[in-house]
Amino acid sequence: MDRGFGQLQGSSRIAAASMTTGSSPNASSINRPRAAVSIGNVRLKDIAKATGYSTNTVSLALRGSLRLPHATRERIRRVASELDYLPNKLAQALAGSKCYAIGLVLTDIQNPILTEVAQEVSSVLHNSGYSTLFATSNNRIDLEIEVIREFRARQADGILVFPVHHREVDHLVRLREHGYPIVSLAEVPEPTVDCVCLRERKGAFLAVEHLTGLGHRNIAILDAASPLGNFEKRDGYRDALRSAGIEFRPEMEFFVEGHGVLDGYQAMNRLRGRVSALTAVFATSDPVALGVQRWCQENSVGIPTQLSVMGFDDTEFSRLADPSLSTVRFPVREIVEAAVGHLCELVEREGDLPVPTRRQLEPELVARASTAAPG
Amino acid sequence: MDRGFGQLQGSSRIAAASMTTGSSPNASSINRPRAAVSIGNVRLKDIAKATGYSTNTVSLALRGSLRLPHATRERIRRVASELDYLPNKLAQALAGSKCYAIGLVLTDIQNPILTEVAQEVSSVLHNSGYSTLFATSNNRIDLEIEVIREFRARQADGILVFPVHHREVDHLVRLREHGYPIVSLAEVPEPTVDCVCLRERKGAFLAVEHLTGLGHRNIAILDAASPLGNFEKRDGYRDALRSAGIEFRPEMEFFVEGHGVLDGYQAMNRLRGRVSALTAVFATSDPVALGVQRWCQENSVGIPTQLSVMGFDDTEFSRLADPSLSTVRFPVREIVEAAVGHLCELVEREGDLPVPTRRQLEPELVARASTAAPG
DNA sequence: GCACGTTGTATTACCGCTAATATACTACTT
DNA sequence: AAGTAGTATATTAGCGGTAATACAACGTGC
Repeated sequence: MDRGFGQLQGSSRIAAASMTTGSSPNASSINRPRAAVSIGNVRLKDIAKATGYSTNTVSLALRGSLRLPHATRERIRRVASELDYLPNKLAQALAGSKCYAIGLVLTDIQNPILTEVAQEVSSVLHNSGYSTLFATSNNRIDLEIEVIREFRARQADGILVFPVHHREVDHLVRLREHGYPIVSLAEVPEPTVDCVCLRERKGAFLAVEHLTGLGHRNIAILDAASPLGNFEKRDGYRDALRSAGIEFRPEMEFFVEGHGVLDGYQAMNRLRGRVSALTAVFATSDPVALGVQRWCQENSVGIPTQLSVMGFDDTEFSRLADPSLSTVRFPVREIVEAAVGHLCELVEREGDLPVPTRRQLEPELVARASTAAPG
Repeated sequence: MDRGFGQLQGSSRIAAASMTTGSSPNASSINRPRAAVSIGNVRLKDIAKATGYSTNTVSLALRGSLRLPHATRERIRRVASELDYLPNKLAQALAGSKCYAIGLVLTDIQNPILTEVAQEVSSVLHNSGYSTLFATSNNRIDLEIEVIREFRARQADGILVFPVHHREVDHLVRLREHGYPIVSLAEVPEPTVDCVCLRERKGAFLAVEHLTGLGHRNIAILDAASPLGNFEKRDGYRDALRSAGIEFRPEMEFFVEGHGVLDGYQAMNRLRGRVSALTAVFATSDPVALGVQRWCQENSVGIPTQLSVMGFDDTEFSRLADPSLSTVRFPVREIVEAAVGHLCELVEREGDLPVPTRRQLEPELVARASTAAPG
C-alpha cells in the first residue's frame, strides 16, 4: 500500500497490459495529453481495463467493500498495487465531502516555539491521515484573512491558527458561526472560537511571582505581545505585582516590536538609562530574554547578580543559554495534540458544530540560573 | 476580490435572491445536505441562477473572457462578489491541469535555518499564486518517500525538498525522470534532480581555511551531516586541511546525532578527554556550535582564547551568542527565491522537462568573535 | 432578401472519483 | 414452478469547475 515505488517500474505496466481482457489494445493512453503528472497517473479506469471489471467495482474493491467477494477484491487490489495506483485525492474530495487537509496559519516563525508547533502539527496531522496546508500571516491581519480564504478555497476541512490579534477575531468567529471548524492555538475571548491554549496570564503570573518571591520589587516587562493585541501576559504581570503588594508603574512596561533576539537586545539599548533602577526583567518570549542576556553580557551587567531575567516558552536555546534561562514552559506537544484532536473531532462530527469551547493548559515554571534574589 | 467578507453577511444573499429571474424560488439550497463548508459554498451555478446566465457564461465572466460584452462581465462579477463567491480550487484543479500547490518537505526544524526556509518558501509561493503543502521527514527516508507520495496524491504541481540523504535520491530521480518537477534545496549528485543549493563543500572549506589562516592546526569537526549521508562539509574540511598542508587525522572527525544545541553539548562531553589536544572546532551547523560554546562556558574553556569555534548557517541566535559566533552564511532568501523560481518554471513549462540543472550559490564567511589565533 | 460571418450565450462532455440505482444471475422459499 | 431474496456486478448521475462545440439572433454584403 504505502511502500515506495521500488520494485516495479515498467515491468509492472507490461504485466498489467498482458492482463487486459483483450479489448482495444492501449487506446486509453493516447488521448490524455494534458496529464499533469506523467508518473502515477493510473486511474480507476486503467485498473478496470486491466482487470475487466467496471471502474465502480474497482473503487469498491479498493475501499474494501464487503459487497464484493473476497477473491475479486484481492485480485483488483493486487493489480492496483502492481500498477502503483495512487488515488487522486482532489477527485476524492470533490466527490466526497472531505478533503483531509487542514490549514495551519502561524504568525511568523522568529520564535522557535512556533517552529516546534509547525513540526508537531504536521506530524500529528499526518498520523491522523490529514495533510497540512501551511502559511504565515507575518503578523498582518490582512494576510491572515487572505490565507484563510485561500485555505477555504482549497476546501481545507478546518483551520488551526495562531491569530495575529487575540482580540480581533471577528473573521474567525464569522466562519465558525457558519460551521467552519477553527481551533485557535492562542487564547481568544470566550466563547467565540474553539481554542486550545496555554493559560498565558497565569504563566506570566507565575514568572513574575517567582521574581517577587525572590525579593524583587523593581521588575520590568519587555512586552512583545501587547503590541499584537495579546494582553494576557501583561495582565499576569500586573496580577503578580498586585498580589505581592507592589505598586504598578507604567514606566516599567516596555513594548517590543518582535519576538527575535535582536528585538530584546535593542529594547535593552533603548532603556539602558533606567536599568540601574531595575533588579529583574520579565520578557514575554525566550528569544527576547536571550537578547536581554546578550545585552547584559556586553554591558557588564551580571546575571543574575545584578539583574534577574525571566523568559517565556522554554525553547532549547534557553535551556542551554548562559546562564540558563528561567522561563515558563509552553507545552508544545500537549497543546498541539489537544488542538489537533479537537479540530479533527469538529471536522469529523455529523451535524452542527457545538458551542465553541476553550481548553486551557496549565503553565509550568522552569526556574534556572538567570534568576536569583536581588543583590 | 480578495477583501475579507466584511460588509456582506446576509444582506447580500437577500439582494441576490431578489435578482433571480423568477425561476423556482430557492430550490437550490435544499438538496445539498453534505456541503462540507456551509459558508462560502456559493457555486457558479448559484451565480448563474442569480443572474440568469448559464454557469458557463459565469465561468467565462469570472475568468475575464473577451467573448463576453463588458457589461455582462461586470454584472456577473458584481453579483459574484456580492455573493462572496470563492472558487473551488479542487474542482478547478481537476478540470484544469494544475492545482497551484507545491509540496515542501523538510527534514526537521531543529535547525532554525530550516524554519526560515519554511517561512520564506510559503511566503514566496503565496506571492506566486501557489499554496504550500508542508511535511517533515524527521530525517527518515521512509517518511520522506511517504509524504512525497501523499503530495503526489494531492496532485501537488511540484515538490521542494531537503532530502534526508544527499546521495540516496533514487526515488526523487525516478519521479523527475517521469516528468514530475522536483527541486532539491541541498546538493545532490549531478545530473539527477534539479537543485538550488549552497556550495557547502566550499563553505566548509572557507570555515576551516579561516581557522588554518589564524594559525590553527588541531582542528576537529563536529559533523552532523555525514551521518545523514551528506559529506560535503566533511570534504570541505579535509580540503582545507590539505590545502594548508595539515595532515588529516580521522580521530579529529566526530559524528553528531542531530542538529540541536544539546547535540553539540553532548558531543563535547563525549570528547572532553581530547579537548586539550584541540585549538579549534568546526561544527557543521550553528546550534551544534552553540552547544559547544555552552559546554566550554561550563567547563571553563575560554572562547576564543583556548578554543576557537566555527558554526555554519548564520542564524540569528549565533549572531547574538556570547561570544558571537563565527560562521558561514546560508543565504535563505536567495536560495529560496531561486529554488521557487526554478520550480515554478518547471511546473509552468509546456512539454517535456529539460535536463536537471544544479545552481550553486556561493557561501560567505562571517568572522565574528568566537575565533581567533590559537593562544 | 438570403447566405454568411459575428456575437452572445447555452449545451454538452469531461476531469477522477463516489454513491445511488439498475440489472443480471443464483439460490431459496412455499 | 413461480415468486422472492440475495449476490455480484454494471450503469448512471453527480461533485464544481473548464473547454469544446452548438445554436440563436443579428447585422452585413451584394
